[in-house]
Amino acid sequence: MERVETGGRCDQGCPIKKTAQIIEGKWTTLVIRELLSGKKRYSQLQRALTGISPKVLSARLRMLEQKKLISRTVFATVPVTTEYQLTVQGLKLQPVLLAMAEFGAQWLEQ
Amino acid sequence: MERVETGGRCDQGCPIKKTAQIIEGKWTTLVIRELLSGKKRYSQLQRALTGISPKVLSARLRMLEQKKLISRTVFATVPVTTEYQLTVQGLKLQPVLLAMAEFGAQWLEQ
DNA sequence: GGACAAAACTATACTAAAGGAAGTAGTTAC
DNA sequence: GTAACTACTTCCTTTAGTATAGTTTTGTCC
Repeated sequence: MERVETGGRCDQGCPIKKTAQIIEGKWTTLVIRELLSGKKRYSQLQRALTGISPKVLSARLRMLEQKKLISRTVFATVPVTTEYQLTVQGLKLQPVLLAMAEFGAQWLEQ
Repeated sequence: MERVETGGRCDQGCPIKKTAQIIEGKWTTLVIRELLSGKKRYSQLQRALTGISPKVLSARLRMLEQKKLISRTVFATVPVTTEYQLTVQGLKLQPVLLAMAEFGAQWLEQ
């Protein structure tokens, strides 16, 4: 694995801090997890993430869209449907989620 | 890279969710980042993480200790000093932080 | 011996973020 | 007309985080 600086002084522009600022909010990583398996509609996300409030879901989707990590497409169906999808940038979060999955897996089996 | 299930139905005991629950609080990943480069005292952490409040720092340290990700050792120096150190379990978070560092690095250079 | 200092916190008051319940708008099936 | 579906918004309460002051326990300086 490539060597990356993780510790020490990096107050301005630490890459870990930058990533933390994106994923630190509640539900954020789970929204991304859902989108890693393909584009999803608002209601699909809401059903998959049992317990998320519509307020937090739209806040997360708007934040991720603003940061260009997901794209939002509205379809003129009836009723109107909206599709959310990871951008190329957003897909680059996959290794982070994979590392989290591996840690969580060995955590669950003690 | 090993294939790991990231999407789909995993409400009870999803490994990503488990990891997210640990690192989702503000400052948590940065505390771990500091400890990845070796054991640190309370005041060292406070100085390194400019802006963290003592309340949040001790809350994070207590939480991580309770989850057995860090250990706390008190020394009978004068004044008393306390050292925090990642456990073997805690060290296993390194790949997550490395992935975050890599994402953040390419994010910073656009 | 009294003032002051350092480390590691705790306590308190305040603000920002998240959760929960309910409501809105547009359209269509019954 | 009423219910249902999708994608939200609004309002209010609760929880999380910020800012800052205070506490405790030795010990040195004068």
